[in-house]
Amino acid sequence: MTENAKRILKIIHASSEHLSAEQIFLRLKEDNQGVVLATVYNNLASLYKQGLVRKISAEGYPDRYDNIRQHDHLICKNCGKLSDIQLEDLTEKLREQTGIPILSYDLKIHYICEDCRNTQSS
Amino acid sequence: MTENAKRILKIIHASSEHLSAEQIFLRLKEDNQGVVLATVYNNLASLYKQGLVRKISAEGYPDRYDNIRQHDHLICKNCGKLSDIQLEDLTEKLREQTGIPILSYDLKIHYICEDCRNTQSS
DNA sequence: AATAAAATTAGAATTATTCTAAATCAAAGA
DNA sequence: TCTTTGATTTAGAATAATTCTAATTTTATT
Repeated sequence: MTENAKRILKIIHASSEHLSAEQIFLRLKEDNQGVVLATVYNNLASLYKQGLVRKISAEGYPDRYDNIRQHDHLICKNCGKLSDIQLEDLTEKLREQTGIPILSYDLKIHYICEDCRNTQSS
Repeated sequence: MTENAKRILKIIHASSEHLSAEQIFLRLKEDNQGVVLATVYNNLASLYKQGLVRKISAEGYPDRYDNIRQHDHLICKNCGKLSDIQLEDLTEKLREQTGIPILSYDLKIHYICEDCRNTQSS
């Protein structure tokens, strides 16, 4: 694992937000002026392939990266804000129910966040 | 609802696959030579905002469109193939568990499909 | 028919991401 | 230590998906 890969992983683990490649790039730059966005994409792709990071894709937003601990997500339909929510792990239940050798799953719950509920904008 | 919107909705309902904007565009063209891709995007955005279609985004693939009947998806980690699976509706359970006024949810199950399991390519 | 509003077109622009080729770096053996 | 080989990174072009803008067309309304 290269220096950059290690740092990127650390950035993802340290953040409670869900960072895009661009945001990770900006943070990585802070202690490695020279890096280039493509390097971040390269490393993220490799970390993802190794199963060391999780990728969250939501319509209308760039992919965001997250740690791999099993947890679910709340996503605001209005502003796109993504937050973590810890629900019971469904993997086994789903395996039984479907009979399919499931690797993992991704549960995204749509709602309208507090902020957007108050600021009745739409 | 305009002619185009109606047709697009019909195309989505008629298809058992999960079509991208591009694919919908190609089908719409069959009986409306003049249409342009932007029109398809416009209409899809409006149908989506009205809650008449569902949008499925998966990393590495263009957004795909689906009918809004509550159902879940299997997605092959290898080839990206998307298929429907009907599991119990969790909306109420999630509302109780979280106390959050949930609009809907999106459960995507990752696995390796038959084809990819046989053709041990990776 | 005249006006207003909405939808569509055409094509440029933007965003996110990937690719290519050259340059650099790192590890391993002579 | 020098050299080779392979992996990583850089720089920047290329691509893919989607959005935007402005002009035009269509549709509905007076």
